[in-house]
Amino acid sequence: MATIKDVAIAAKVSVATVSRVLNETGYVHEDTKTRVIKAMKTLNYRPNEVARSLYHRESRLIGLLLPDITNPFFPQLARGVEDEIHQHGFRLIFGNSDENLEKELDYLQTFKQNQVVGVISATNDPEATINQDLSMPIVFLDRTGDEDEHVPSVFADSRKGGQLAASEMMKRNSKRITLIKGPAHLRTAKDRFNGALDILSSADVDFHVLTTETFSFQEAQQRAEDLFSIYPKTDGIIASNDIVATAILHEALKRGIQVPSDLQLIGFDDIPHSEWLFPPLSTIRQPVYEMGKEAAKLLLKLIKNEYIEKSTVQLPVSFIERQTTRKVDNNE
Amino acid sequence: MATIKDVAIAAKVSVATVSRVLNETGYVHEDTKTRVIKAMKTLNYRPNEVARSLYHRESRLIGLLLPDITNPFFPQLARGVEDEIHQHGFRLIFGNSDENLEKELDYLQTFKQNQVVGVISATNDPEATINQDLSMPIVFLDRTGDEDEHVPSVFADSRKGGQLAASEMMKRNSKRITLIKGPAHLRTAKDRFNGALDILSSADVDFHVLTTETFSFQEAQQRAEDLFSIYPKTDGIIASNDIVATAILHEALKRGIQVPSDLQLIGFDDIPHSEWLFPPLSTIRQPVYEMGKEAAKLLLKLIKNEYIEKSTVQLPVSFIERQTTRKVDNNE
DNA sequence: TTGAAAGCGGTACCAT
DNA sequence: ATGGTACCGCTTTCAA
Repeated sequence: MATIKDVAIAAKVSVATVSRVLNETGYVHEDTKTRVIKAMKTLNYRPNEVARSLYHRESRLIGLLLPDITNPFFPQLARGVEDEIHQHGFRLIFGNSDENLEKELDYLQTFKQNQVVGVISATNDPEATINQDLSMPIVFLDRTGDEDEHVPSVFADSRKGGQLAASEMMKRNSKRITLIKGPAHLRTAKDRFNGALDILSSADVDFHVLTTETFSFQEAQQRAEDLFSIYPKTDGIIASNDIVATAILHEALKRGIQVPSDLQLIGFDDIPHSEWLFPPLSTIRQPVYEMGKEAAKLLLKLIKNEYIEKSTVQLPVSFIERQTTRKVDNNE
Repeated sequence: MATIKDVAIAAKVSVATVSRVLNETGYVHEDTKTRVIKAMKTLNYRPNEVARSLYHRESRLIGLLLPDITNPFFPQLARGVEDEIHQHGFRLIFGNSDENLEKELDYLQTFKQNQVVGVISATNDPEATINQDLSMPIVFLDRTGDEDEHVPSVFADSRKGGQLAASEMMKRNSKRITLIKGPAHLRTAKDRFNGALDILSSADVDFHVLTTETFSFQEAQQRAEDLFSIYPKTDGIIASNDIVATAILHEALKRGIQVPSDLQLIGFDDIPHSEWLFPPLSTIRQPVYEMGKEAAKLLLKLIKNEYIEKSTVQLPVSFIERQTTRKVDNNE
């Protein structure tokens, strides 16, 4: 690979001059500029990013830390981030943490050693991260800590989502509700749950709470089996996310339960496959791709030290009506 | 962040000595070694990877180029790659190319500017990539060019997969087959198709070929609608991948077609959600995660200049019998 | 308008 | 066994 020195020699100028035309800083005569540009072209010169990073003590890399890209929720998030930063000339260095604090810290460390300009992290434990004294901007994605921390973060309105799920369910007249509570350590899961509770506890329905420790299909399927044995009369299930909802739907169909006539089901997230199911899953949508983009935008502002109106951005959720819920009666 | 100089001062030695203990090269007295290590600890020193990269003209980063992480096929691939390289102290710089040659070349360029040690690429156009004179090892993943190129690559045995799909279908007595042909520009899609053709053309069945230009659910759904109108009697469909199969299943169920009794369906890939469907999808499995790992292993060998027995590794596919195919009659 | 040179944080060669 | 120093490729200050 040609270096700046090669260009300088070819153009018969000093490296300083080449650097000047490269960065369009300082004065440089039109003619020499032309010569330099020509030399760069013929040598197919590209500046070495590593050398630049070293000088600036900062690369054009952004660290992205996700629990597990294999979980269908995350690819869209990643894509949103990538699309946004790519436009601004940044690249992604990416890692899976498996929700393992040690791995997270290890990644944060190597991000730092690579002089990333900033990081976007979907971690359960923002505090631990913050206490690392990263000395670089970081924005938390999706899984955020307590509200009052005022740490830069973007997330969806989970509580509203939970409320929405429950009230849409109420509108459609299910009376014996099962509410699935997701993993206790996830803030978003708790919020969804509490949101649903807000509505259910003051509604005229029976309800039953069931907890899953993970968001895995296998566990959810297990729990679904139990559920239909223990509480066969349930006629409305609010799942903690779409994977869990999928497992429940799977089990219900297996048992010949009619969906949505005998059992209504609402998921959460709106991952891509939800609409591919049959019947397609009604769910609470999080604008995942947009969340990724917003996180990237926020980070970019932080990096450029721009004015930030609000460092926590909360995106709205919406009810996606598909076919695991009944049509609502417009005449009531 | 503390630098090597800080450590040197704290330990009252030269930077050369610190470098020696850091890299365990050359002689250094036990006592001074202890002092240096202590200084590193108290300063919480981590070597600057960027400076190292500059000196070595090589970073500890590996470039991963995928068409679109949002396509459910790729996250597992990415995970396989990441898990393997992470073990060896490498990190991933990651990009989506959208099967767009320009974006691909752009990424390759920036990978190079960041002095990655090697790249793993799932591209349709290995030739174009190769012609870039990357001057670094690259292994192609999944979507490879012609066999005889002998370019390092890992992929599954698509042709065998196609044959397997067709013969399993034959075993189960479907007689009016629809064979879906995937995007013409994808080598793997062609191979699957030809594999199925190998079997079908010499079997005692009618068959019908239908082409999709993409692997998108939307397009497949459209085509599925057409299919059931044009060829309502089809009783066995071999799809070009699981997404297409999902769309077909969706449409079949919508029309009240009994699966698998009236219509059997076999997908390709075995992406995670295939087993979440109801009925769960019978499919030809590609060991995707392993493919990612193998690609990483191959690249690592290339990087270390180790002896390579075979630079193209082909992984076996297998038939995953689930419930969109009938149980095969053991008494025949 | 241009060039020389110091410095970014490491590594490794050459002395001592 | 240890230290001095040139160098990796680039940017920027200072002087000319």
